[in-house]
Amino acid sequence: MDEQARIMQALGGVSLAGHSIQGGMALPPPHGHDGIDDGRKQDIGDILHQIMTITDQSLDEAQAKKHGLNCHRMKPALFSVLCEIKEKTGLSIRGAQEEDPPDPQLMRLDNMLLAEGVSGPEKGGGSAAAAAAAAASGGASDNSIEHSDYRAKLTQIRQIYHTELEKYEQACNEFTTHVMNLLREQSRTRPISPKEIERMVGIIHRKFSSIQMQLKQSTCEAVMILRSRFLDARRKRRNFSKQATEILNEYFYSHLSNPYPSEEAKEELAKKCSITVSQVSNWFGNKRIRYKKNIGKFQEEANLYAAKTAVTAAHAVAAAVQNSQTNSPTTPNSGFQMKDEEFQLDSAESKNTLLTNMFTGSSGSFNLPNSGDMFLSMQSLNGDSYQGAQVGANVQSQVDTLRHVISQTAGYSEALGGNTMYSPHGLNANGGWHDTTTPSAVISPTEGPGSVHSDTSN
DNA sequence: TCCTATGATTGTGT
DNA sequence: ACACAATCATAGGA
Repeated sequence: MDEQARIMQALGGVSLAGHSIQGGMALPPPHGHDGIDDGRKQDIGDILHQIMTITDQSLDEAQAKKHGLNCHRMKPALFSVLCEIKEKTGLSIRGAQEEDPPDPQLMRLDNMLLAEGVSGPEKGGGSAAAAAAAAASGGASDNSIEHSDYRAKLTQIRQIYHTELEKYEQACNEFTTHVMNLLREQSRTRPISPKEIERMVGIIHRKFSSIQMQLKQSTCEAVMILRSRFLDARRKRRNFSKQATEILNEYFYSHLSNPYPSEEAKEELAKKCSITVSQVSNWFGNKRIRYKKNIGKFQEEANLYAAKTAVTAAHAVAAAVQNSQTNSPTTPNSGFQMKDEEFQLDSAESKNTLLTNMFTGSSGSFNLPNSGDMFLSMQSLNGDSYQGAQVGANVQSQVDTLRHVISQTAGYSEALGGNTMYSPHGLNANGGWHDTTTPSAVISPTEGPGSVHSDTSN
C-alpha cells in the first residue's frame, strides 16, 4: 500500500467519522452511508490527490495548485483533520524518541578535549597537558624546543577544531532557520504544528551534534597522534651525542666500583651532557645492566676509558703532590682541568708503558717526584680519612680508575706480585655491585702496590 | 633488509 | 623511591 492510499484510508477511518469540525462544519461518514454527498467525497479525494501529487509538479504548476488548494472550500476542514492525525502520530513518535540521555562517548570526548587543552580556556590547558605528558615520558621538562613545537601543533589543532565547530554551529543554525521557515510556510498548506517544528529542530540538532561528535573524535585522534609523535620518547629516540656518551662512560668506568652517581653527580652529568637527570639515570641503569650481562664485550671499552681517565688522574695526582710539596694554596682541582685529548693513547701497550713509567717513577710524560710519594698519595686519597683540600673530591674516582688499569696491566700486575687480570670492579658473587656506602679499603703501606685495592675481592 | 646498539618504558622487588 | 631485569622501539651500520 502506498503512502497516498494509507493517508486516504486514515482520513476515512479516523477522522471523518462524524467529527465536529472547525467552523461548525461536519464531515460526512466515510463509507456508504445514506445521504452521502458524493460531491464532497469527490472534493476531498480531489484535494488529497492534488496534495499528494504536488511534489511531482513543476514549480509553477505547484504554485498554482497551492493557491487553488488554499482557496478550496474544503480546505479548513481537511486541514483540521490532518492536524489531528499528525498530532496523534506525533505523540507516538515523541513517546518513542524521548529526550536522549547524555551520550557517554560524547562526554568522554569532551573531557579529553578539555584535558588536552583543545576545548576550554585558551591558555594553560594545553601546556599543562604537555607538561603532564612530558613528565609521564621521563620528566624531560627542559625539552623546551619540542614542547613549544608540541604546543604550536596543539594550538593549530585547537584552531582548526574551533573553526570547524563554529562552522558547524553556523550551518546548523542556518539550516534550522531555513527548515523552520520552510515548515512555517508549509504549515499554511499542510498541517504542521509548532511542536512538530520543534521536533524537527531537535532532529536537526541531533544530526549536527553527531557531526560534531565526529569532529571531536577526529580532533582527539589528531591530539593522540601528536602526543605520541612528540611526547612518546620511544618514538623520538635519539642517540646521545658522542661527547655526552664519552662523559657518561668516563664517569661510569671511573666509578666502576660504585657506578651509582649521586643526585648531585647526576645533575652535573646531565648539565655536561645536555640531557636530563632522568636520562642520566636511565643511561646508568642500562649501562650497569648491560655491563654486568656482558663484561667481556665491554672490556675494551672499559680499558679505553679507564686508561683515559687514568691519565687525567695521574695528572691530577701529580698536580696534587706538587701542590702538597710546594704548599701552594692554589685551586685543588687544577689537575683535572686537563683535557684527555692531550694524551691520545693508541694501544694497550702504550698505556701499559705509560702507567708502568708512572708508577715506577721513570721518565715519561709525567715527572713524578718519586714513586714512594705517589703511593703515599694514593693511600691517602684512597681512604675516607683523607679530608684534605689539596685535591678534589673526585680524586677518589680517578684513583679507582688507576687501580682498574693497574689491575688489568698484566706485566705490571706480575711485577706487583701476581695480581690477577682485570675483573669487574665492585661486582660481587651475586652479580651485584658492592654496597655503595662501603668505602674502599685503605691500602696498607706494608702490602705494597701489589695489593692495590680491587673491588673484585668478594 | 637484517642485525646490533641504545634510549626509554614497564613490571617487580626491596 | 630506587634498582634491576625484561622488553620495546628506533637509530644506524653492514
